[in-house]
Amino acid sequence: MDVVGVKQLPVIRERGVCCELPAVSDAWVENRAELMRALADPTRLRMLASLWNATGPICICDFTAGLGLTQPTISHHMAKLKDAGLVESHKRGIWIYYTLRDKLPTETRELLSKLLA
Amino acid sequence: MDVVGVKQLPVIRERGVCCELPAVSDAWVENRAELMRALADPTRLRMLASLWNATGPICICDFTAGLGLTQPTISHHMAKLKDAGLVESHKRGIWIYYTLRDKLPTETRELLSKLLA
DNA sequence: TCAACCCATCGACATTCATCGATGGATACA
DNA sequence: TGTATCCATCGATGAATGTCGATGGGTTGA
Repeated sequence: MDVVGVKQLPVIRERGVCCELPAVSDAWVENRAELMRALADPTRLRMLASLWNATGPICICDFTAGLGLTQPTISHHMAKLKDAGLVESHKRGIWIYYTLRDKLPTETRELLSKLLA
Repeated sequence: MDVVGVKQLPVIRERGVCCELPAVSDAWVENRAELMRALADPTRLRMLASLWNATGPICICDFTAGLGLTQPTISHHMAKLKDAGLVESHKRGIWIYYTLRDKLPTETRELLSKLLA
């Protein structure tokens, strides 16, 4: 019997009657789910952590060389990070330099800080 | 031309030579990716937010009634949250009461606080 | 002008995942 | 004892996703 922490639980519930859930906004759910989906991949986490810790911008070819994945795959992941609004890019001659997005929403920046720090 | 923020970028790179990436620990990546995967679903986000805001524990049947999904589906999602170490359960007669895990790692709790608040 | 490099996009493929119906165990109440 | 409720698990199915090779556009330097 694991009684720990259960003492305060409401013992009596009526059979067949369910309790209401706290209200959760649809917009909030979709918004956060999209962000979490962008973060739910090891490669993208690596890329984000690299950008977070990097002193300068990083190119696709740097990730391709460093992560052992194909260039189309890296491009594909980077596109997802960009679609999620986490990353921005600047073309410079042959190269495209990627950095963390400058103007991240405060909530998102703080969340990334907790995640990546 | 978007010159904003690009002026400091290293203009000269050698063709065919890539830069090194900041080191990222494999263990950290796997750990965080597993957490993010648990959070990367609208239904699980709803369930977590409900548990976060709830005054008392919640049963599977409450979610089933409130979210418009089948009981096996809700159980499946709850099992994922439990596997990720985010949720704990206590059996009480017919019902199984779910709550946020009491002893969450500090980093995880702070991250959830930023995500769910 | 041509070759080399960087990168995005497309199509294909295998894997993962969300969802459901069916089933069975556990508990409580009549 | 039997029935109703709560829940976990299993197998199946369709959708989403990560990965690759192939291709082509864009830019630079020889």
